[in-house]
Amino acid sequence: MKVTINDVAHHAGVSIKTVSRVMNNEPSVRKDTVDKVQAAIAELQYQPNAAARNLASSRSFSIGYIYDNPNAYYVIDMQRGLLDACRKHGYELIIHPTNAKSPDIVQEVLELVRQSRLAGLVLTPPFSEMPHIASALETIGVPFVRIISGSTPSPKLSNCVLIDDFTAAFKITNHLLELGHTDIAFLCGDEEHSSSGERLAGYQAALAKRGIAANAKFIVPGSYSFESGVQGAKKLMELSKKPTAIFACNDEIAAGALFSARLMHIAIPQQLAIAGFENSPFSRQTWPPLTTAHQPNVTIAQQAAELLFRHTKPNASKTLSDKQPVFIPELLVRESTAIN
Amino acid sequence: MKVTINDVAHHAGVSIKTVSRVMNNEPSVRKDTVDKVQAAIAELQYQPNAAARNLASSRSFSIGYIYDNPNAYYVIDMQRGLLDACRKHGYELIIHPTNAKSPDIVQEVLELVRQSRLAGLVLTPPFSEMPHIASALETIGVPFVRIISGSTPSPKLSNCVLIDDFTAAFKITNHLLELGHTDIAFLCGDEEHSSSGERLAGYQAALAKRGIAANAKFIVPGSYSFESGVQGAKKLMELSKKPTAIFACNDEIAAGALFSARLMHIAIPQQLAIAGFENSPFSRQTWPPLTTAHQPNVTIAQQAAELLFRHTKPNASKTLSDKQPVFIPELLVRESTAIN
DNA sequence: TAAATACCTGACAAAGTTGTCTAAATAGCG
DNA sequence: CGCTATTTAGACAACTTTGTCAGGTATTTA
Repeated sequence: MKVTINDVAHHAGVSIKTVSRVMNNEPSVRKDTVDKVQAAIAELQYQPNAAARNLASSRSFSIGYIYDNPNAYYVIDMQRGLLDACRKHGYELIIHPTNAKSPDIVQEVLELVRQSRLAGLVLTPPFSEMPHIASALETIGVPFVRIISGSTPSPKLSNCVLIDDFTAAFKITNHLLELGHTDIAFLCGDEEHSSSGERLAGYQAALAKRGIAANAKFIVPGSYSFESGVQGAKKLMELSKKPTAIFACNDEIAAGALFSARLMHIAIPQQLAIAGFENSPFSRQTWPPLTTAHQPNVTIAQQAAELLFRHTKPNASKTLSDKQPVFIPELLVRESTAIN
Repeated sequence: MKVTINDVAHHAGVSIKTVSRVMNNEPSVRKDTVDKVQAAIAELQYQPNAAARNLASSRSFSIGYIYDNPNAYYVIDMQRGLLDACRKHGYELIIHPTNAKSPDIVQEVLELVRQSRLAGLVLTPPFSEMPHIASALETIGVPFVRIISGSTPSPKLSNCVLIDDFTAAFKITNHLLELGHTDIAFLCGDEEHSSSGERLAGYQAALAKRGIAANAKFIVPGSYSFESGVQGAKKLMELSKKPTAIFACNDEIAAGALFSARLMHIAIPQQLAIAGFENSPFSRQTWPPLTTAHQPNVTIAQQAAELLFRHTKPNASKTLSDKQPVFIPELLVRESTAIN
């Protein structure tokens, strides 16, 4: 029933320690010995005992994913990608939803690392953008990977997966401009998420390139929530000079704006074009469906985990290029911005 | 830095084993000894080493949650509830999204249990309704808790948390009847989910009680997806005799029906009332917001985990009543079924 | 007060793996 | 062919906790 390393060693005609060496990709094992051992492992369907491994080596085989994101679709996609990578490498994923605004969040994270003896962490916004969390993790020497907004890899961001929100936002704004809109408003996400700032910058850059003067009233602060979209659109449509298009910082805000427009009996897209960001499932389920930018979250998460494992596994092959992945979300045009 | 059981024992002036006994709620420890040990544990902030515990006791401190549900909000809520309970009891949660229709799903589940050495499992539909999974788990002796549709506790369902879909569906249908509707259609969810059948039965019972003859064309088979709602509503509105109200098996289907109605330029709720089920966040974000039944998923998940821990922990206090929890989702009236 | 009983505690081995250190095998070189 | 240098393999302790069982300490009863 239960196959131990002993059985494998016996079966392969080597010592326990040699099997252990093979398991951990340690050097100094002859090629044919490795083959012999791997054959035995396969034949006996040996599963190493994680607890014993943890105990003896005092390293663990789980990574943590800390998040505070009201967007369930985003979280599920991230989990999916992380789990894919974990399964591939024989790790386990410890999920930890929590409140980023909690005053002792750093303490909580350190506690989690200690308690669950994590080999590493994956951080998404807002955690990936909190310098005190990064420095605390560096202090205790736990590897971590951050998923953040950015377009240019740099040594300082060596443990980051970058998402080029700027370029994607530029493209969306450009799409609206090409439809003939010039009065384009922007509904911001949470200020503490740099993605919101990056997207705003992309929007502004696109306008500037066309020589359109910025209208401060068209930039509405808010948060990544449906409710924020509802309020933001309401505010915009009460202006004496109304925008003809709204670019919302994510799909949820866009859906809120859409909702708000319905309340005010504004026809979409005839009277007002609305674009979102993220391509979350409900961007397809609003009426009309939302133009948005597709963010491949599952793939992003996979890459993040792979990057983490490179730091985590001492003997992993370093052949994979260490260059930072940069993802540029793609424009997806749907009916909410059709030509009017 | 690292506090071991040894330090605690020393600090409390007892043997290592006694500390262990206290940790595990074992009997035969005098009250004041317990207090002494607990004081020492608290003072030193001792964190037991999970790996060593697993190894020595060959039991583990993680439970698994297996799911295959496209509804991200549902999954996130379940995770939240399970995690709450896990944190409280010092367990870890291993999430395992997978494909319920995979031919060797039983094998996969058993593999997961073995690999991650799970102390127990929580199953939601469709897994909770697959008899071969339950029997496989019983065979290998792993405790598990199922969240299923049902209204009457019974010894056979001793490890179940019940959700009374029948009664909730009855209430929703009744609400539509009270608004004056008599031509009420029903959009089914997946056939293999018993919740769909229960909700259908509740709908039928409510109609029958009013003496309204069932119209077979008003019952549309489908699945728990937005797309299914789109198709189902289309089919219904193409009938020569159209319904004036639609009760969809969940919010996602209802949102699809709403979408479909928009396509066909049908005013909601004036020409057609639509009700959903579940109170997922987007039932508030459609236009108009959906009448639905609120299912307290976080609480349900917590209870499920608590039930599981009662089977998992050998020395836990059995004082808690062992009666099965039954949840009846509550009617939530919103604009999609306002009086016309 | 002594004996019997119940209750409580501790010494030691055990769990399955890895780290360390030493011994053996092999290769290279003269 | 023999010696050294280097690579490879194995013996044994270590990691931290729990299970077993023997022994010790209260408590009760005669």
